Amino acid sequence: MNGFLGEFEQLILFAILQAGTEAYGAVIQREIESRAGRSASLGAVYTTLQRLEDKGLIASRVGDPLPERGGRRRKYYLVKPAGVRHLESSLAALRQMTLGLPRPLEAP
Amino acid sequence: MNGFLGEFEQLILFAILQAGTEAYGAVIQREIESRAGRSASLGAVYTTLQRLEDKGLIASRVGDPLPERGGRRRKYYLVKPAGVRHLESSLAALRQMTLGLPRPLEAP
DNA sequence: CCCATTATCCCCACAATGTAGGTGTTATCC
DNA sequence: GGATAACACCTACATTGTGGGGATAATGGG
Repeated sequence: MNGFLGEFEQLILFAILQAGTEAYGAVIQREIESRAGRSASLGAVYTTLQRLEDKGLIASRVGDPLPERGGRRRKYYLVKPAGVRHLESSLAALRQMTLGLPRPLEAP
Repeated sequence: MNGFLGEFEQLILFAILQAGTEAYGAVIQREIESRAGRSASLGAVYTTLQRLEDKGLIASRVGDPLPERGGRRRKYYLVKPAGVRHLESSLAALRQMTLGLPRPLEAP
């Protein structure tokens, strides 16, 4: 209960930012898999989204039905200012931790 | 059981690298607190060191008794090549995740 | 209509990590 | 040899990570 985010939580936040206005489950998953090159099951993604929303770091809205085949309505996410601040301070900490280390290990 | 490291585990690895040849418990703790600006209890540090060693990412050796007041012998840690690789790929993933985001959020 | 099909979202149970307080060890000094 | 000091470690519980399977809501065809 200290306010720091886990690794996967951060990935989700970045994925939402990258996805822009189209950030719903499957897109977030794809964003993580293609960029970070690591697999992420949908279940894991949704669970983490829920937790982030509980913490007030992201918000969501359900979209309108689509003109496509069918299916449940999409739920779109966005990162709230508090979420952005978390990411910023996490990156700042990382920069400090890597400051001065040999090249491939230095962050900034 | 997938090979990815947690947030705190990464901090510990970076702290060991920063501490160089003087990386033992208290120094690692100080490195994290001063650089990342976050508190870390010694208990948490040692537990995580143990787990990292179990995974083969770090190695340790116990030092000789010191000429100082007294106390148990220090245990010095170093990051093994596998540990460095983990950090590198973790940073690479982060760069991809932040690519193109507005300034304070991009991790070049 | 009703039902098969599709696209999503969500629940749950268990594994891995994070965390700190308390306890053990080994040394020096008097 | 007992007080004191500097460390390491243990243990128990909280938080995060993960994926399989199930629930929901929409569409179109028969």
